[in-house]
Amino acid sequence: MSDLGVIVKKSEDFSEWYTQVVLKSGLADYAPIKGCMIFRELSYAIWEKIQEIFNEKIKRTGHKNVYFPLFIPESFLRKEAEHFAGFVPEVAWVTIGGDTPLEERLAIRPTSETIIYATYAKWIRSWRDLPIKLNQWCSVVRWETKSTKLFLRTREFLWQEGHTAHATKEEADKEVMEILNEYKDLMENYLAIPVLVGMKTESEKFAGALYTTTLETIMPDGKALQMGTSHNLGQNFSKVFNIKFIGEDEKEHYVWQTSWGISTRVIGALVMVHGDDKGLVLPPKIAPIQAVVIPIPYKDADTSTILAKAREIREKLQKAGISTVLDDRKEYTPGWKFNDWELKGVPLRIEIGPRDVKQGQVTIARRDTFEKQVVKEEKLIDTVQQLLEVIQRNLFNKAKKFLEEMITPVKIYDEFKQVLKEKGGFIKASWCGSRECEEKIKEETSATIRLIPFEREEPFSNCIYCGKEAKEVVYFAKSY
RNA sequence: GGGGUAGUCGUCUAGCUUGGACUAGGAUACCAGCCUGGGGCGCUGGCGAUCCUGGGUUCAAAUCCCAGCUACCCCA
Repeated sequence: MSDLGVIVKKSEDFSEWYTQVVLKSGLADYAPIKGCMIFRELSYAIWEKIQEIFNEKIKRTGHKNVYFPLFIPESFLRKEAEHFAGFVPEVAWVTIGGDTPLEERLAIRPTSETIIYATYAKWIRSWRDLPIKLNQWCSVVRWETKSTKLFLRTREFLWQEGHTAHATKEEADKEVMEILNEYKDLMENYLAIPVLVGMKTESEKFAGALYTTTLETIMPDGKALQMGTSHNLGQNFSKVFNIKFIGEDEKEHYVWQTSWGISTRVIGALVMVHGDDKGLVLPPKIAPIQAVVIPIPYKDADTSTILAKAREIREKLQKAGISTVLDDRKEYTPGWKFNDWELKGVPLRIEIGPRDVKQGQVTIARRDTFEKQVVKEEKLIDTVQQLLEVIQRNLFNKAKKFLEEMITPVKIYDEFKQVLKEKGGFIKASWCGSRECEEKIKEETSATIRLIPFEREEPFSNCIYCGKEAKEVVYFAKSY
């Protein structure tokens, strides 16, 4: 037995399983620089899919793509004090160019609020210039010291960051929610990853924001993962960058701003949530390849007929809008190919052997359940389309069920600690709203408040930590 | 932040404890030929290693020591 495939079980050594799946499926590789990774063809193709889907969404809602510089002058980064304090521990600096030390060092962007907003100040004069709704796809650098986890914790990663400016707080509020909903749709209906949505607490919000909204989900090892955030920045940045406009009332106002982002981290979530002992399992809507056709030639059979049929089937599927490849490599046996494509997570496999050709049929195997079925050729397209939908739904439902199982309501702190230790996942608990209790819980258990759900629930006990009257129900978890 | 483990053909690894017989062994991958083909087929031959990097100890270093790089694990 070779070690081409994943050789540990997801249920036995999750961390090792994850690394093997990522490396062996060809998603990514380590780069020769600490904390950096290489996005290989497969993960980049998935990222391009995400870009395609999200671009369509934001363009439909009036946003445009742009590109701002990688470098941010230190003075810009310092302008908003809270923002600077939040990011400075992880900023990489450029201090020398060629042989000449720089007069002012340049940050390699950890996020682009400051450089973009310095520019917005220049562009915005009147209410007629608003709103500005821009987005950029780029990489950012955060100088992590913790150990590398491909897609989840790397010093450089890819993301999109949206930056908008509005005349009123209400408009900015609306923008924040609009984007959050687009994110939710992307996560649930494309990546098949169910999410909880809500607000971050004061201590967990984005550095410099008025408030932060978030999408959170749970990984199979019981840790929470943030899938995206959308912030209302209020006038915190517009005041320090002096972004003012003359309103219809002929008076000067500071703009209200939002920023929001999702990163290549979601690819890590995709691997963890749907993958199995055979490797990746990609939801059809995000899979760069949705179906693979594998011819099964026999010595005594008419190989050329089988191959011709395989080619024909591939053509047909491709024409019907199903991304399909034909694996006609001669050097590998069908069995080898089965394993290879399963490792890479392709949702459907279509086998065409002598039996099939003779009877005008194909054999279809599902990646998610391994079920095989025989289908008459004339029903091929319908069946494939149907199966892709079924797989998409099945993956989502499975993940949804798991997420629901991983939410445990708790009333007593001892129980809180016990659940966290033995089961993990989200712990739903009542909280008094004080920073002290939040902080203490973090110190004692390393769990943080992941979100305050939008769907408000009445507290069902006193504060889980201090025992005083609770203000709201929140979700705690250990997180990536 | 603290502690630990590891790095040898593309990949996985043997050798390291006790330095010498190592011209660094095997498997797999790769290349050629044959044989096969509905779950990682088989046979024959071939190619393939700065033993992570740098320094030190020694007559002699993959092996011992130090530093660095990279990855992983545990604790905070």
